[in-house]
Amino acid sequence: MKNKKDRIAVIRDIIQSQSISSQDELQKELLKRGFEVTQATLSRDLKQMQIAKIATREGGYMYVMPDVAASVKNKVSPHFIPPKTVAGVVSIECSQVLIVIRTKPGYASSIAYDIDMSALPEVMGTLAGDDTILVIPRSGFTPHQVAEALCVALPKSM
Amino acid sequence: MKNKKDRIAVIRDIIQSQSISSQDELQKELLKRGFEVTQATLSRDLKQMQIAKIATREGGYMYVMPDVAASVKNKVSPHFIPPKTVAGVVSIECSQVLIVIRTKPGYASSIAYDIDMSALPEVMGTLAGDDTILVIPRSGFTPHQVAEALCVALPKSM
DNA sequence: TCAATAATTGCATAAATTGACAATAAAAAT
DNA sequence: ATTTTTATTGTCAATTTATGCAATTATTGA
Repeated sequence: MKNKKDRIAVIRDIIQSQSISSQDELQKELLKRGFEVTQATLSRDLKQMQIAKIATREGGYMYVMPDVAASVKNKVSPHFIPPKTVAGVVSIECSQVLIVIRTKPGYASSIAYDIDMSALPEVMGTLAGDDTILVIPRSGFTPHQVAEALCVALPKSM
Repeated sequence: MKNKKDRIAVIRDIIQSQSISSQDELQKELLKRGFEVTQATLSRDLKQMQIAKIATREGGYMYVMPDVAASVKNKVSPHFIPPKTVAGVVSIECSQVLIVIRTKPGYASSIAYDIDMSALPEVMGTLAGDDTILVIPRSGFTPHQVAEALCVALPKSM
């Protein structure tokens, strides 16, 4: 028996350092490092390690460590200006608790709708006035993370 | 086309309130609640919502929200499930600070009115959009306490 | 040491998930 | 209103993942 402990550690390294999208892919990476195991064993390893498969924003999937699954691993400055390509959005700003999006007059509710439909895990809900949207982060996410997610998601919805 | 937005909200509720181990199982739960979709659609929904499948301590698997994937230890969910008996209410969810109630389109302001009229000591105020209500807890009450109070109070107001 | 027990793994296959494609529904444009 | 475009969904095939079982390897205890 090779050594399961070592393999587990290497799997953790691989998962954390690169984007692995399937167990077959992980198997190949392990082979490069001298670990020869079947997909079935990896299924069991991943289960034991509580590693999860999650969708990426790029449209694929990747395995993540459970403590990493939360973070979309982004850093944003306190005040964040969205790409100009998002029609109607004037600015995005976040406080300690909430995010406020300023829009052109009349745009708020339609943009809020787009945000709702994109079903971001970071967003618990939105409230729109005429030119202002209040975005409430889901617990576990900071306003910064939410703002970042919005900046990525919004252009796609247009 | 039945409302995808509602389905997304309900999926989140189901995932957070009970242990779902496969998409087929989720499909059955949705059917109970009146949503008739195929498993393939759920695969797409879960992908969009970035919901992950992770091993449980009990030896099985369950789906988790990305922010919950972090704290597998925490058996207690910060979220709350509304009684299905309240017409117009799709879901209730609370963050560290606030409560968001999701309603059918157009129902938000009338339900918010009911909440205001019930004059709960737990509720400082409400803000309603078209299908979303923001509830602000009075100081001294946790969002979870407020959510519980709402679940009791709402059915009475009808 | 040596038998008994437990853990690990591969193989084969079942189960679950994803993707390609077509059909339909909604939205936007004319 | 009609056409065009986009989004959503179902069907079914392909891919991916999980598991029962047997074989093998390690571990325990006398």
